[in-house]
Amino acid sequence: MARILIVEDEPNMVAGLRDNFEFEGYEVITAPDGVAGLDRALNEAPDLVILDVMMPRMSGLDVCTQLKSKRPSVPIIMLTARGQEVDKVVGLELGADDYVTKPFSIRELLARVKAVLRRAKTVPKEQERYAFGDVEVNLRSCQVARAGKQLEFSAKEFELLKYFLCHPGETLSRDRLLEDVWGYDRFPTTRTVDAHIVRLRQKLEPKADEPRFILTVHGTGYKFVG
Amino acid sequence: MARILIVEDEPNMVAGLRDNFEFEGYEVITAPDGVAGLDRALNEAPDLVILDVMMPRMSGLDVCTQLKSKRPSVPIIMLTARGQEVDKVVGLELGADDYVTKPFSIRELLARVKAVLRRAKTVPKEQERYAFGDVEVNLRSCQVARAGKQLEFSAKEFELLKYFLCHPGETLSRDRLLEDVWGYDRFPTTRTVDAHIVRLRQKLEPKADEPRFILTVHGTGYKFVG
DNA sequence: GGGAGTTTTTCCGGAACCGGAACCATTGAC
DNA sequence: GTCAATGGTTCCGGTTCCGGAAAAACTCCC
Repeated sequence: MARILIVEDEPNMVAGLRDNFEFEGYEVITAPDGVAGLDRALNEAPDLVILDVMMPRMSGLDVCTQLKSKRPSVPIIMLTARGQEVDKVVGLELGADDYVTKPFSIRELLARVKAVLRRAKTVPKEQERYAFGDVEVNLRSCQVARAGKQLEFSAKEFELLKYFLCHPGETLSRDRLLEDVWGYDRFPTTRTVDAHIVRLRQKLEPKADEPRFILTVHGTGYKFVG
Repeated sequence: MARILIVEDEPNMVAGLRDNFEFEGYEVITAPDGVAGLDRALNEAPDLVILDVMMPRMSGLDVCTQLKSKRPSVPIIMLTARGQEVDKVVGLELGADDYVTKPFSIRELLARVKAVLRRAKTVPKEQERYAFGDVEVNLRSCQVARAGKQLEFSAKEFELLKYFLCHPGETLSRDRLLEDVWGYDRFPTTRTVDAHIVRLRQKLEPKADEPRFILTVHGTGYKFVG
């Protein structure tokens, strides 16, 4: 069964969560603050991390950022106190996979853990480096170079490129890109995808008006060919 | 387009949802309570059901349970009032595909409906690949290759090919193809189907004038043989 | 609260595609 | 073999869809 790391400073909460998750058959490891949490997350390969936002030494948000930059594939669920609306949003943008607002029912948390683990499992293992044409991409360090020269990419642009790299040859509809790249809780409407495609092409294609890598599939969507 | 059943007791809400969904091109049917909703869901084959949790006569949760036991593949989106945390979880555990908390933006609901429908429509793993002659087809990624070389297909062409692949050996009339692939309800017969058949043959048949895979059934229609 | 950078939306010209008609080829009944 | 009906092919106009730029909205950071 899956191993879950709980990073939380309040002992009662930790004990309650441990009981419930172990009862459900999970293996539980814990850490009382952000620094220790990050350490265990990096060294003990948990399948999922539950992260309190408010903690001594290092906030959950910082842990989230650093963990995601080093282990992008580890799913994270954030715990936030009610009213910290801002934190929720920030958390998701920092790469958390879901968040739960205190006070929460343990059943809700269990359900979300289950859902996040299910989603994580279906994501194909991504490799770290890609290359096509004179472009090199490093997914871990989030760097893109063209003919040896570093390019600047915004977060969204990079996410989109990454999705293309991980699904080469597949025709991807705008709806699918919106759902998988933009995510579950945001709903841009119109030609947002196209606008980002334009910018990717301008940066990556030898001739932006004659794309070789990011191709249009008329009436359907786009497709990347390496 | 898809047919959506809205089960909701508040008339204003129903009217608003109907307007929006019809504007988006969906066919809408409605039911004012759980009992009627379950009945219509079972007898009128909706592609998706939107289900309010709180309703007279039979709660949305009960409808969900019973519907899923009889039609496991029908996607369900639950509408819950804010604060009904428990209901959310129960709903997901009962088999609902998604839930939306009132008050919600219509854009969010539309986006989730679209996403759920898209996921429901994706072909199962074991049926995503087909091969005949030297042609290979991947329904999921919309790829067609002949002798290892990728071919370009327009959206309609691919839809038509897909329909043939899913009905091998069956003789398909033009009317049926028009209705199922094009979505027409059109009585004046056109030669539209023929024109597309021509293009499929040009791309897929070894000798376009001597078809081996997409055969003409004189006086009736066409038939695909793998 | 202001400013820079990013993301989303709007708009329009141009390209691709589709539907339908026209015309030629083939089939099958007699 | 003839002829009527059906199917194959080509072409064009209308429509939809996409690319690109630029403006508007939103964030983030100071």
